[in-house]
Amino acid sequence: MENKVITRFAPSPTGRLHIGGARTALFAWLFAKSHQGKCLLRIEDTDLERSKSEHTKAIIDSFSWMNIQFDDEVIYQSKNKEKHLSAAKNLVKSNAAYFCSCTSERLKNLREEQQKNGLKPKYDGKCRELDLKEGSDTVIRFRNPQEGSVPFTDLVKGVIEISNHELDDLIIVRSNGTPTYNLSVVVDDIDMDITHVIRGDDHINNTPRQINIFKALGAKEPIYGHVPMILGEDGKRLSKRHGAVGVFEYEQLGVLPDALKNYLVRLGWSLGDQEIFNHEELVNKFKEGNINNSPSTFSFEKLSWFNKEYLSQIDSENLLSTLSSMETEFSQDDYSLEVLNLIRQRCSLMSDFSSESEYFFREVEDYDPKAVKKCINQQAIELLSEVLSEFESSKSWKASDVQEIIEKVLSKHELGFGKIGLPLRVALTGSINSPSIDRTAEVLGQKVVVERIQKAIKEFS
RNA sequence: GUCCCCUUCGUCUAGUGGUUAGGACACCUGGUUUUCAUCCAGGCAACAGGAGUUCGACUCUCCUAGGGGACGCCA
Repeated sequence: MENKVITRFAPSPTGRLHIGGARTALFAWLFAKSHQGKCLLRIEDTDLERSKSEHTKAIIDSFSWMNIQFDDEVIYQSKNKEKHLSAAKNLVKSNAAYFCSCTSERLKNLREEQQKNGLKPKYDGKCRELDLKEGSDTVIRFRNPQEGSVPFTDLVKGVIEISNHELDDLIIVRSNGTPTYNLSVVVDDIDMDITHVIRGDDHINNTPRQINIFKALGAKEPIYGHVPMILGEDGKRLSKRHGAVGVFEYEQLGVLPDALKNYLVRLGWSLGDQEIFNHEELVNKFKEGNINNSPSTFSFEKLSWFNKEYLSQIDSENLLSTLSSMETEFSQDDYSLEVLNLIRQRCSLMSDFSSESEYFFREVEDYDPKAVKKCINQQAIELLSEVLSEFESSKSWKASDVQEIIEKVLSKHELGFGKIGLPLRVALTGSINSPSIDRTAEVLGQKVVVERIQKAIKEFS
């Protein structure tokens, strides 16, 4: 009980759940689960300007879509404001923090001056020893140690040691009386008994500051694990201009939750040569694997491949039922099931089912010009007419019957299959890419096939 | 500018002093197939560069270069 692992994911609700955030959360969650621990969700909603409750909802929805359940109830950081403030007061009392009356204006000038001189912008400690009292526009600053360094052993990066000279006295309570991020995080992590902080490596620089606050508060700091960022295909940090970056967008595109999860986890984590890990395997084996310490590039191609793999594992009945619950032409009947079985190996995204099945549910309106140019000529039209009359009079309509008829006409003219197969495919589907023509014709049905050939002949004559 | 992190095929990665540097995606070739897709077989392709340490470096150390990140009264 004492040494139970507790991790947390702490997004700020300023937008939908981002792929990068989702992966960090996944790592934190899997880390906890593979150690039989807990993972908590803390919404960092203290930026009242940008935080929106609808975003909180969207974030939680994305996680439940991915089958990630956080433990206990969701914690809202804004509700802990009093705790943060009282921690700040204690710090002032113990002389680990002090009031500061420097204006934003002065700070801004100071920063510019330092930058100009090639220095790292830092607070110069003007009020550090002034022993000021609380005033109407004073802030509280943390009295960061000026000597020594802060070493910590990162779970993924190894030993990192940062000199206190690099750190300055950061503001922990604003002049309007609200606590700032670095204070809130520490107080909440203590409050929630967090044992391991798994977060993006853009937080590495905050870590030594936070460790100093932990110490000043008399608490033991958690173990940290900083996971590298995800980059876009151009090697820059993944952002909006790289296209789809939200979990919700992938859901819309028809990516399966397990596929997205598997892809995201493998992006930066590995266990030997294995690629496919189902949910249970991840939960059981995550801690045996290795988190990479360099940033990785997002690849839609590979995600697509994962999706295809997961798609192929779903049986047709289940697939049909999810498909018919989506905005597609599929419904829960035999015809849809046959269509599905005919086209499923041609699809890697759920959205592919619509485009691949179009001609099964709707009339062929447009013929692919390239296909027409390649396959339709006078001879093709004559052959189509011949096949048409055989089709019309056929008593039975199985794929084998269609096959037989085509071959009969073919052998009469001593021609190869393509002479009829291709034009027929164009007539029935509008293009030359489709499943085998006999099965396609069978599923389409005799009546539809006859009508489409008639229409095509009229169109091309 | 300062500090921090990172660097194996195009991409995701395995590798922890001695390997023909392995797998996956993508790509290419061949086979199966009435087209495409699927499937099967094969192929191309990498240790950023330079110094050390060592009998021996992809593996350890340092430097350089490149990439990413952080430097807010945002989180």
